[in-house]
Amino acid sequence: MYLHEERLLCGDYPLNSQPRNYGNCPPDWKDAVLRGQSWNSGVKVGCEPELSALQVRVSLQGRELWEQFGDIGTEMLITKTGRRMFPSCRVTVTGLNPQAKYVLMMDMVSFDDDKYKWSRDRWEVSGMTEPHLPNRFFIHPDSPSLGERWMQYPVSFHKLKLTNNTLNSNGLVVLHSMHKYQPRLHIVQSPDPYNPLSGGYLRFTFPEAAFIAVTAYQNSEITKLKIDNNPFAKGFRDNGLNRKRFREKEGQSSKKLNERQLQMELKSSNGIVTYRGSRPVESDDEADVIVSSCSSGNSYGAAGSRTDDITSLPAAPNPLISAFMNWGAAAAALPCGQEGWGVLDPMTHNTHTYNTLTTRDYGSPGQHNEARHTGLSNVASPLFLPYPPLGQTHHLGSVGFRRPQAQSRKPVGPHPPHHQRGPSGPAPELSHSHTSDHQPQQQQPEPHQAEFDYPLPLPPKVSRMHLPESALRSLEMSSSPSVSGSPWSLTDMLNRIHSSEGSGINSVSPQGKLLQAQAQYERPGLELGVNRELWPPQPNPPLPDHEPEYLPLHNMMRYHQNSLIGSAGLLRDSHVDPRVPSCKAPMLDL
DNA sequence: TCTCACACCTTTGAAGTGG
DNA sequence: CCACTTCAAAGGTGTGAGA
Repeated sequence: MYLHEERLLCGDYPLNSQPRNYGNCPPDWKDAVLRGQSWNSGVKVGCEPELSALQVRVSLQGRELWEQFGDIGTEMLITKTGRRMFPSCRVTVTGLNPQAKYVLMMDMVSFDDDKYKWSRDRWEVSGMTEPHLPNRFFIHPDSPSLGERWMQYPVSFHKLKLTNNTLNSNGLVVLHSMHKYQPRLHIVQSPDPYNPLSGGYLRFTFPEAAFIAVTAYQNSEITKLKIDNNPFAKGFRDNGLNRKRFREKEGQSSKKLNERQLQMELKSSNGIVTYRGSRPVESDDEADVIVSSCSSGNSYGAAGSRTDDITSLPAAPNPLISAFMNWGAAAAALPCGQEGWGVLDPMTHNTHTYNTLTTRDYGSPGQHNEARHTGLSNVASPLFLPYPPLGQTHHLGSVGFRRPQAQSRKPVGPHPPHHQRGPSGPAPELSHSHTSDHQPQQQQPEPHQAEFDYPLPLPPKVSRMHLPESALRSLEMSSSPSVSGSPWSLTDMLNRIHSSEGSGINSVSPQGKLLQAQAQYERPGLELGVNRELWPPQPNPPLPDHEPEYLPLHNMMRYHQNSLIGSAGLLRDSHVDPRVPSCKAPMLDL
């Protein structure tokens, strides 16, 4: 799903440079595309699940920020207790049945079969991947909700946490360090006993959001980018000059410097020394002033005194400063100031906007032709352009990640201007499940973006008591599945969710009560044979679904179970997950 | 490569206040 | 009762030392 592919298919359709759309089409769209025909969802007949007939599209929000990270090589910190992603995944969804209930969840899938290592200034392949971990889903706390609700606001997965602790049971997504992953969104229609067409299943992967999981940041540019954009890391901006630790160090060194300077001055000026009162200046304040001027020369750069001419300065003890210095002339040539960033944080801005290709020009449900084209191209483009499989890009030994839609993007150099961004302009995330975790900050609108954006109302705040306690308990059940034990399948979750719907569940408690489950249907090409053709099976196959896949729920379950048979050899019933009646509950993060 | 304690920061919600 | 402000706790950050 790259832009050039879209162009091939779309002709001259103007493309929104903002979030990409991940259109979904019924299973027959690929045939139509291969025949060079226009796909027409209106001709669908038969008893296929409802979801298959919908032109569901998903757009990743904050694409510019993702691109900035992707250009450098996104890294996501994983910790034992779990670490949020930044940027987090936020998507807009269109094309759902407003009155049907859906569960949205996200997991991480391997980007390729390699393990990486950071070598000096680039990522290099370092052997084969470790055994794949069973998938863990992060179910959006608002699940299940009506399609209407999912489409009303961007859906944020900012609460998703990554961990390397395989024993965790707190609703975290487990990843291997030094492995590359990409987020994958699942849209599951809640089974409705009165609607035989319900229960479809779609999934969308976001290759541009691929990242390498790390336990400590390797690339200082990534660190810088995160600091500049993540409001929680605000304390590290200005090269950390406003941090106490730094100030203390600076204070000590400044005193020494001050003393030395005083001695120098005493020597050179025959005893003419600046005195405050009756003694030489030694107060911290005054020392700071002195050090600021000195530190500029020493590349410490006190706040407000940073100079662009840093290339000739000695190495700074702070790695960030070092990184800063290493930019050299390229960095110095970049525009300064917030205006120079170009931007406003897309994350922030998109929070209130609905800048999807779909809604503006191509995808509204009533605009079938254009929507069809766009959707078709979005989905089908990978079929035509033999871009290297996802896992191949790194074989070139490149540092960065492949850049989808590279043609459409304004060039972002290796040292994008955001490095010089000021302290303002973080990238808050929007939580629509309840009060925003990262409250959007008021920023001036981004001119070029405004052209594409449609304003969306701010999502309502959801009370903590939105989910009745009784409903929670019904979900919770007695025992929780252990990681080592039988994992929870999607079936389990859906059964549980479905059964709980009768209890009036509209959303899971915002207190981080997360349904969590594990599934192991990682085999590619379940429904889409074309995928198999394009990506032959691999030892540990990367996810083939760069485009959305439609999976009737029962098929998915069967597939899921089949995939388990090989390893566990326990599953026989193709319709009933034998683990369901075990009364194990999905993991709840209480 | 990984873990942990730390300082710094934002977010969140309760409590207080005034109209 | 509502809107607004204040305050403290919770929790998200990267850092840096040490294993």
